[in-house]
Amino acid sequence: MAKNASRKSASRLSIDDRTADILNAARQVISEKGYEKILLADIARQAGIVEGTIYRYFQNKRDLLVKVAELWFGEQLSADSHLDGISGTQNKLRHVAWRTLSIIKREPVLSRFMLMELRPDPNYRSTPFFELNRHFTRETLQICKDAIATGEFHADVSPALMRDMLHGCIEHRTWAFLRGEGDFSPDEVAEGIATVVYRGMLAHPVSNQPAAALETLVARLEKVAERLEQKPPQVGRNNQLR
Amino acid sequence: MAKNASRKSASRLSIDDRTADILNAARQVISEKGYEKILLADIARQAGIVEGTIYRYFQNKRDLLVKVAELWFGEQLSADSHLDGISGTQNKLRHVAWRTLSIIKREPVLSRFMLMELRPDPNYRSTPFFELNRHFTRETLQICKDAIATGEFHADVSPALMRDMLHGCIEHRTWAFLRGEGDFSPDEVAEGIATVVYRGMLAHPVSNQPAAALETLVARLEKVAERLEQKPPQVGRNNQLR
DNA sequence: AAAATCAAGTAAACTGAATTCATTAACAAC
DNA sequence: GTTGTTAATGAATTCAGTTTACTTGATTTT
Repeated sequence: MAKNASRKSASRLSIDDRTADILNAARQVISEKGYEKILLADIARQAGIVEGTIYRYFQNKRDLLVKVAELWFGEQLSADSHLDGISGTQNKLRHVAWRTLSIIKREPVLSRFMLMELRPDPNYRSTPFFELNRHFTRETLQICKDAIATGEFHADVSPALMRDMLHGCIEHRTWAFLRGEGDFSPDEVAEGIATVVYRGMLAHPVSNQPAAALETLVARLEKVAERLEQKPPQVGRNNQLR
Repeated sequence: MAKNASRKSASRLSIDDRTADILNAARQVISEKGYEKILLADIARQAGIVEGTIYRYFQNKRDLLVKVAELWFGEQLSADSHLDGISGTQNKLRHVAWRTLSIIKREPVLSRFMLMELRPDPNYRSTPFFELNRHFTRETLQICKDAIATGEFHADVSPALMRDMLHGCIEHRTWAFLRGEGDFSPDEVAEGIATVVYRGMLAHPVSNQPAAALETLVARLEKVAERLEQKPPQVGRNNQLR
């Protein structure tokens, strides 16, 4: 009601510019405050506007934060996201795991934000993280189904379970990492996951021990044969194989 | 200041009784409202007291909720919690997975509450879920280490990773379940997890189909046998291979 | 048994954050 | 310039959780 000669107004921007400003401000606040409380007041200040203005551009706080995550995560999906160039079941599994793990390693703040702030939300299903997860998850499922189709994998374990193992492991590892309980190397973890899952799913695992045992056995046999050839008859009790 | 002839007061109870009242009320509210917003006002009403009174018995809302979870989860840890009676690595793994999965299946509200409300909290580390998780996790780690020590498991994959796979898979499965994306059977899932992890970790997997390497060896053996057959017999019974 | 003490319980105030909305000011078109 | 439109404001509202000062009944002391 007062006349407010002193009232300052931010310059008028296009919808897109202002939207971008707010998104950037939000992202910056998230980066700085980590997974601590994110205040609209902080975001508004950072964007050089007032809290109420945010509601012109976003339905509510959650809507804004979801959009931030969407954008941010989108940037992380680089060219190495698709599997097209990769052959071999184990290689594919490794790549899928590695891809997610590297994003997490590269952008811990984003990951923490999505996992801890966005995910526990009641209507999490409309979250970018959710969609992305579904996509990755479908991809992994397909790898497994393909391998079963060719007979490479056992059909006695459900593909969905294998997928849950792979992605569940990644997620579990991520929580620990985000909680500050130890670092991890995307390469190593991806290698480990792919190895165990692959071996565990194989229809006809290669056993190197029985082979090794046989190897010795054969060698011994061959020696016996040689001896037999050298000294014709004369076989005594010494020739016992064991 | 007013005389308050009309002021109603809850009957005075012992500390323990009142505490129990509040805990029960909280638990009931959680059960009813599911993972929706849990209001202190609701809990107070349910307990027949006023919001402020809660702060006489609990430091704050989170403290109360954590205690509820502690109590509730404690009830679920039945006798089958320990592994003592179980032998065999795969059986142990299956049991560990099954135990958690059954609790989740039996108490979805509690699980959802712990996973979605308590876990994403900044100071989650003081949560009963956290401690419990650590305990289960250590147990699984030990199973793996033992199996490596006896030579049953490969040493080329870290035990911690195997543990993460097992528990991560359970957790991933749980999230899906709690989100209403399909039911699951503790028996089946536990069996699947144990199978894949066990097979995947085995140092000397059992091959049910002769590997190519074996075939060559067999061929060599046959040659030896042939040579032996060529050389006049003479060989005594001692030369039996077994 | 009266007085003093104590602690359970209450009601209201406080706090801090999201959200709403009537008002104002900047810009564009005429 | 006048006017219409709409971005931006900031004060008001709402809604939880939390704190506070007060009331009151029970218990202990004398």
